[in-house]
Amino acid sequence: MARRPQTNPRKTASQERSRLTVEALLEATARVLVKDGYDRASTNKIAAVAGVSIGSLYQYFPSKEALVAGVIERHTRDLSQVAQNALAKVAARPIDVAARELVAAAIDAHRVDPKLHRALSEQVPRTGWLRDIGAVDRNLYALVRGYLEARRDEIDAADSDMTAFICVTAVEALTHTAVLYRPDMLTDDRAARFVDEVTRLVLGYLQPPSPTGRGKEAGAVRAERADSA
Amino acid sequence: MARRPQTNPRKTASQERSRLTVEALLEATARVLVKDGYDRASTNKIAAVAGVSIGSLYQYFPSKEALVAGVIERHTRDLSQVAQNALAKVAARPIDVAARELVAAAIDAHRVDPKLHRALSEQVPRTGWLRDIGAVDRNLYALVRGYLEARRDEIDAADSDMTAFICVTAVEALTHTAVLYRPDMLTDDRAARFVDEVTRLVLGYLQPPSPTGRGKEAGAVRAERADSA
Amino acid sequence: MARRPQTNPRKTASQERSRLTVEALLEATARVLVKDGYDRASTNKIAAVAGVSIGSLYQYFPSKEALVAGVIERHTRDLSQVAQNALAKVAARPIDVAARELVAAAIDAHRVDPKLHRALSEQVPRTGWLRDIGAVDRNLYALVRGYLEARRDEIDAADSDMTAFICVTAVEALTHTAVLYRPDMLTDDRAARFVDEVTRLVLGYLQPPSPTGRGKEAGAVRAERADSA
Amino acid sequence: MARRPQTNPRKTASQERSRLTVEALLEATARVLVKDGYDRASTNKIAAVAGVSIGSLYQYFPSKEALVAGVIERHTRDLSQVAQNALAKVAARPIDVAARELVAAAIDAHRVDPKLHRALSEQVPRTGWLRDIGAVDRNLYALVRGYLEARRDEIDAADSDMTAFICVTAVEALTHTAVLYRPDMLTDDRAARFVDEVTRLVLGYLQPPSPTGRGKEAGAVRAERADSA
DNA sequence: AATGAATGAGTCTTCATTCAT
DNA sequence: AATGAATGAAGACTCATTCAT
Repeated sequence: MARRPQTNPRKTASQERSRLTVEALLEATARVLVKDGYDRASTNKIAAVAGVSIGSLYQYFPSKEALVAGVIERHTRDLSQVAQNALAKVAARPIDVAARELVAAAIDAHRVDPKLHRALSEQVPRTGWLRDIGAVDRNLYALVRGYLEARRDEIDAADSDMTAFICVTAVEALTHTAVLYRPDMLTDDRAARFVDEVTRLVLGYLQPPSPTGRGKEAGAVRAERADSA
Repeated sequence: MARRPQTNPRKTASQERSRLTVEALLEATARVLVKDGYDRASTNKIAAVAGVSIGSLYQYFPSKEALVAGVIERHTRDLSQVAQNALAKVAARPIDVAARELVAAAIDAHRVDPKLHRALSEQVPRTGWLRDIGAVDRNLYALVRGYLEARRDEIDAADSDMTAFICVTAVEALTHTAVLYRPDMLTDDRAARFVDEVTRLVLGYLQPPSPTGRGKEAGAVRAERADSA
Repeated sequence: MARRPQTNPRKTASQERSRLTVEALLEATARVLVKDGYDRASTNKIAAVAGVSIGSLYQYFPSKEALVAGVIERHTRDLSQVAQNALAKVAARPIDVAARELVAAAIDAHRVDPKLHRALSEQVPRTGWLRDIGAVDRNLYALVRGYLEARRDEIDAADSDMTAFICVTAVEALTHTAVLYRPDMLTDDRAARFVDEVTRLVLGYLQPPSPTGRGKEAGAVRAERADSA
Repeated sequence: MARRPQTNPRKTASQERSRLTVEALLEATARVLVKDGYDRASTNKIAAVAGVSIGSLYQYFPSKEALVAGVIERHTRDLSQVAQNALAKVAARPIDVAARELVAAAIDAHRVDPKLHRALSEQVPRTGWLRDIGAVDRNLYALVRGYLEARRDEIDAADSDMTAFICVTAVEALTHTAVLYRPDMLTDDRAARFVDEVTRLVLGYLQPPSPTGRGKEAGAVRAERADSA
């Protein structure tokens, strides 16, 4: 056991070296993106910041877009993690508790690396490689939808797909916007209220007021609206 | 009448010509933006599409960003118009009616020029000149906030700023996302439900269930709605 | 008539400027090609030699290949000119005179700009844009073939296409090779002999020896060869 | 016998291995040259195709040019072989027979690996290491010249150097061009004629019509050819 | 002897912008 | 006021080659 020859380590060494290079490049990309924005983030600059030659950069990433895609993926994974953890933690709790927890988690998620998040969301064009962002959300939709369907008796979600879409999109947009553009909503004295309100938004939607007579409302209005166009 | 010198008409003519050139340039920018995306939209191409020399382009717009800013402004004005019209129309109506109208209006607004809207929202980096997008919303916040405060007795909006933020942001995000990325939410057979649900989201938030009966709900809406056409 | 406004001249001026730029670029390309070879001929270097900005270069030529194609075309036109002139001059002369004249012309043609010719033939890869070289020859084939067919009674050209191919290809190759690689064939004391010999090669082929009994030879040999494989 | 140290065998083994590596690299170079062309044939790609590391490649070949030179040499040797074989076979035969055989052999030679031949002749720049192509021909010149001088009485070759040059160059160019660019000259129904014509070209040149009768012409060829199979 | 990660000079090319006409 | 030729900084990317392991 003790005498294991160095063969393995050697191979590992080069693999490790590669991994480090990739890591350094992603990190540098994120940093440059934050500092200079997407347009001004040149591959040469990224390589320089990563302390890696431009050639090495292209050995691991075929294009600038691939580099950014890598950063997005990583960032996305981080965000997802926060959300998924929260979801897992409250999976068994009643909705009102769960909702509040999740709203708070959403805010936390958006605070993982707000500067990067901002750069990514404000500057990266959704083109080519980069079109397919939103993977996070798509993942969340599924999870939330599952959650909703599991509580079909408690929750009014005739069209669970749409319900999930509405909850996820609304909460995402609210926390995203608040964290990035309305820090005044999240000052110490207002943050709790913000969470309260958003939670209320969601719960008011998922748990409509009167247990009886529901369903007619919307239908009726819809019917009447039909001929108002 | 006869003696009016040509100065004025002539001047007017050239002013008119200028206006047309500006218009042609904005239109061309919009078209090129849609067709080629922000990055590939070169000023030379825009000038060519506008049927104007590159020199003239720079006579009217000092930079590419100014051009795009112009397009954004115009597009934003168009969207706002739709929203404001709707808001004006329902200013005096009860919230439930108003909410529904406004949600519908938000969808309409996002359908004004969806391709341009998409190009603008997906590709234009929020940098420099272009940072200041969201002017629409800021305007709407104010309007909606005013509306909410005007009905302080009906509506639970202790922090009307936050309440307006939540309503506007949520509706905006939902309609934006649905129109651009989830057309399946707006097919003929689901669109009405979508409006219902979003309306319910907003109303459930603005009209929290009073511990006792909640007067105006089902019947009222139905009744009042009757003459909205 | 006398008072024609300057409108035209001005326009011409800019057109003239363009033409000069193009000319300068082609000339520079040729020079750089000769001096550095195709591989080392960078567009930047060409632009510099032409005294033109790299941007202007790309305004007129979309790629390095286009530039080289332009040079080839020009060179080819020059060569063709020489050959065509010679051909025109001897169109009415008897074959033996004509042949000698044309062989001499072929040598002259290859001496138009031997260094460029060498660079072009030795270094330019026949790829992409540049595949279609040989336009000269194709043109010549047609001409020569026409000439042969016009003298069908004098000349043995059952398959005039093939006969033309053989004459043109052989003469082209011989003069090309001699000029570029065997200058010792064209020294003052040997040049005349070289022309004689090549002329004899062609004439011996076009005017087979015995007026009678021809035709059988080839056929007979061919027949016998058939079963030798 | 038993005590022979492993040094020798081992060395041999490794020598063998080296030879195989070299072989694999040359083969890979040829393949990549054919597939991607000279410019796009990168040493890394060649190494990959050869199943050898880039480091090893440079252990055997100091540069890309060396690699290509190796391929050229090999290809050239193959071609030469065909020509030399043919020449050897007909060394003792009369010219008319010999000529025909050699022309046929030239075509065969050009068909050894036409794709590689094409890539080599169309794309490889004659620069540096690669200038020295044509070694084949130089070899052939000597051989043919020897042949001619050996038959000085039969053949009119006052300047045997020039005569050899003309014959070799013409036949080479004709077969090369026909194989690569005029396959229509070599279809089943035209190939025999093509060989006939080229043979006639050469013979008409080497055996100028003697002022009086020209003995051996038609009949002789037929007769002597009979036993050439 | 092999490996393959790393290098970086150098290439082609684009495009916002200027300015002489 | 219009024109469009000219500009050139800057960027993405390739590839022959080296060298530590």
